[in-house]
Amino acid sequence: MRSRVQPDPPAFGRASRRGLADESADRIREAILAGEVPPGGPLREVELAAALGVSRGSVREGLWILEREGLVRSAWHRGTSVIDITPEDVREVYAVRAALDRLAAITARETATENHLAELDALVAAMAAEIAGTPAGARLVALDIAFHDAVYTAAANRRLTEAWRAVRSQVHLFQLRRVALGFAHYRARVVDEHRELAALLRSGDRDTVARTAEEHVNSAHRGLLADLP
Amino acid sequence: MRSRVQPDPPAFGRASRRGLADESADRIREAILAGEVPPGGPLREVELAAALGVSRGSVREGLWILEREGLVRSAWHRGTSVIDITPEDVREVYAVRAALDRLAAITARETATENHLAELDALVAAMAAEIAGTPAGARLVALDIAFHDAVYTAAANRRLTEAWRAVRSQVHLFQLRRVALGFAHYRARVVDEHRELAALLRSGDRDTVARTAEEHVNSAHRGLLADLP
DNA sequence: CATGACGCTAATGTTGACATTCGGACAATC
DNA sequence: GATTGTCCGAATGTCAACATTAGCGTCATG
Repeated sequence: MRSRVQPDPPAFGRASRRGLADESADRIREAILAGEVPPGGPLREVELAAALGVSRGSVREGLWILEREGLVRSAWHRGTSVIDITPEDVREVYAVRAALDRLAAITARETATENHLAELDALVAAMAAEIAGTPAGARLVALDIAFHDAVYTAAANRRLTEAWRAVRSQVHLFQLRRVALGFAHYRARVVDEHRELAALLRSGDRDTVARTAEEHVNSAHRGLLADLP
Repeated sequence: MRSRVQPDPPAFGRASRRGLADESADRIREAILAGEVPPGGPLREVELAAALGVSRGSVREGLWILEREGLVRSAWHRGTSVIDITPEDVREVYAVRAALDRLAAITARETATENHLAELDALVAAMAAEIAGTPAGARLVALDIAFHDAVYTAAANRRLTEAWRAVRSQVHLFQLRRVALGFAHYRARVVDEHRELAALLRSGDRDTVARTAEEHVNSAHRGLLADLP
């Protein structure tokens, strides 16, 4: 190995320079999750292009990314708009998520390294800290999502991660809505449920892990449906 | 209910006019599945635009569709290319597919109408007919995929169908490869396995349907891995 | 001979202009 | 009065030119 002058190696798998399309997608996603565009609201290409200071083509490509994430929907010559949150949509998303989480948990149980497991513990601790202080719903939801991101990362299946990405933002949006409607129920359960999951990934038998992962999603599902009109 | 004069209502959900991007995607996908572009082979935008007689922008958008299907992969300023078929890729795709098929089967068992079930029977019959004659691998695989399309349609979950679409073309490509390598094994099992699945969707208990659907995918997985280098 | 810098080329990334389509307002018709 | 036909504006779909980048051969250099 060659001696180093710099204190730390890059360690990043290529700085992954991104194009304007990715940047645009990030900014628009942010705006949607911040509630600046209501569910069902239109996303006009010219408006966005002007607001972001890029060309329509780049915005267009950014919207494709968001469509792949299921956050927006577009139709021929009728433009792009944010998805709404009907009970039917919620049912669909959580059904798929349950199946994916089940596979992710089963797989991660076998493939997770000690680093991965430590990461999960750290995230649970962060949730607990958030609740102990003056809890902000949005931050708590972000940690929740991050936890599941970590599980998918540990499972190390690119196609599975890709499938998760296709529902991830929708789950994020739904959970945000859930927190906005009734915070107490969510706050009371998050930490314990995730702690249990993390523990089972360390040392649980396959069936228990599978059932718990599914039940975790169903719990979130019920919690949201109960508060929704 | 109001009396009708017309024998049947239109029932068409809009003729769904498509743009050049979709057409381009279709033609390119066709070319890939026909083997005209080898796994790992490059897909140059200018070439394709010239060949299809459309602008680069449309081709670019078409390639995005194929990327969403997982059939091609692209990187910043490094272009788009067809995926290869490594054992690792096969493992990933079939693991995800097993999870999705499991959910689709469980759901379809409850939501399928008589029409859906009849469609499944018809497809099984078509497979049997194909084998009885002079069987062509490509046609048999197409029927196989169509069968599973029908199951997903019966499950009536747009997100689930979307997730299936993200692996569908890859499965198609893999099965095509499988048939090209060793036809006998596949031919011997297809009809029976699908007939069993169709029967269970009519009248099987939940657990049996789930396990059979998973096992069906695993069987295909093993069959391919055995023949692969 | 190995190594690193330099520059070229072929491809993609980005842009603004032009063509097409959708949905609604309004008027004509039965 | 409801339906059908026509027009209009606004938005998206499409295109071809320009800017940027990665890969690679070449060359000087230790």
